[in-house]
Amino acid sequence: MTTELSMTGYALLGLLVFDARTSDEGMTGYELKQRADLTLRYYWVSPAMSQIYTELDRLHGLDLVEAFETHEGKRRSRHFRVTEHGREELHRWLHTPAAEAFPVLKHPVALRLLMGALSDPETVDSWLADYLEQLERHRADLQGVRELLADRHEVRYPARVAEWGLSYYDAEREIVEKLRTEIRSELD
Amino acid sequence: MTTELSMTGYALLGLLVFDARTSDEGMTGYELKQRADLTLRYYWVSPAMSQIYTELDRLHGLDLVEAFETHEGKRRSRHFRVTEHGREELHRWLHTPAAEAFPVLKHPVALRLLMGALSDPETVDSWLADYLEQLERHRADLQGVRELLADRHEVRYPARVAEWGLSYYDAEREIVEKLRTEIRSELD
DNA sequence: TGTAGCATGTAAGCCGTTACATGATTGA
DNA sequence: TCAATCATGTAACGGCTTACATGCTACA
Repeated sequence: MTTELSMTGYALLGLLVFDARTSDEGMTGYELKQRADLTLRYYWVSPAMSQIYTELDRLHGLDLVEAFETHEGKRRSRHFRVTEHGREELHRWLHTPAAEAFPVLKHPVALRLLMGALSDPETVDSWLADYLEQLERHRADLQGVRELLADRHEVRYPARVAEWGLSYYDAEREIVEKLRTEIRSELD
Repeated sequence: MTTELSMTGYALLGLLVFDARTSDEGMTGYELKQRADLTLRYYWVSPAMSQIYTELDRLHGLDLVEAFETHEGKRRSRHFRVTEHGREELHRWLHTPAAEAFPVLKHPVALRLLMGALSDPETVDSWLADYLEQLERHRADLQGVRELLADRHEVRYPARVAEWGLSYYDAEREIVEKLRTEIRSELD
């Protein structure tokens, strides 16, 4: 019997394995959320807090993580650490050929552009301009993450993924700028 | 009162508006699915049949589309056509500044790559190789769609979105090939 | 004659979000 | 003292998928 987890489950398990290399205290759900905001967010999703706690409970039920409660003062927190079984399960998953692993893109801007003819060039151009602004912000955030990782060998894979993301943002900027020029030329 | 629809709702409405420019018979749910497979799939999702029928019922309930049943022989089918109210609603939506319109990317390959250190370079390379293959297939499909649209003025927006998609696939191929070279260099 | 494609739907269930609810600690 | 941050959870619900169920029609 192979316990199939959700992608998000494996993602969290991965964060915990990663954490275990620099600390043995484990991580709280809260900390996992912060970590997810720095990494997962760009290539997957950053799950809601409630989702993280739910998922951690599931992982715990499957003995893929162990939990221990700590009390500093009156504040209670649960720290999670990946178990040997959890490590094995993650490895198993990583070595299982990923059936249908193609990315899903939900691109509201492209969706709107599809219906551009129902609007006017000025409006369409403003969608693209707004998108470019957001793109810059996201790019800058990710650039920050990239710099945080520096060229430390232990984090070379996260660094590569960050670079992947940056190159994606760059490609988006380029094509969107091209589209803007084209659409603005319709204004005459 | 502004009836907020789901994105998929607006997407289907858009397909129906588009259809109305070349035909006035409307479209069946089945046909909408096929159309979605040709367009929406690349920038949004292609909803399951059941989802399409559900969504059509909702749109009908809101008087955004009208339905009429036809019988050819013993086969029953429901054809849907956008109503004036539906058109207005779509226009309203298109001219509403899209709060948080940033794309969501669910990229299983990037997610795995993040954990590349838990595997070995050969395996990681094989993930990327598989991904490249799938990428080529998707690109070819989308290229087919692009050619179908030719340079007919009425479909210039869909054509632009198709080109956007193609450039995205190209950027993916480029970065993934770069990553492969880098990872294979670890094999020595 | 049988299979692929046309055509429509219901039911169960997963994954994830938002809203709600609670409370401790740190620091301005 | 008040806001921000740390910290954990429950409830309701939306969107979407898969599995299931049904039946017609064209054509090889």
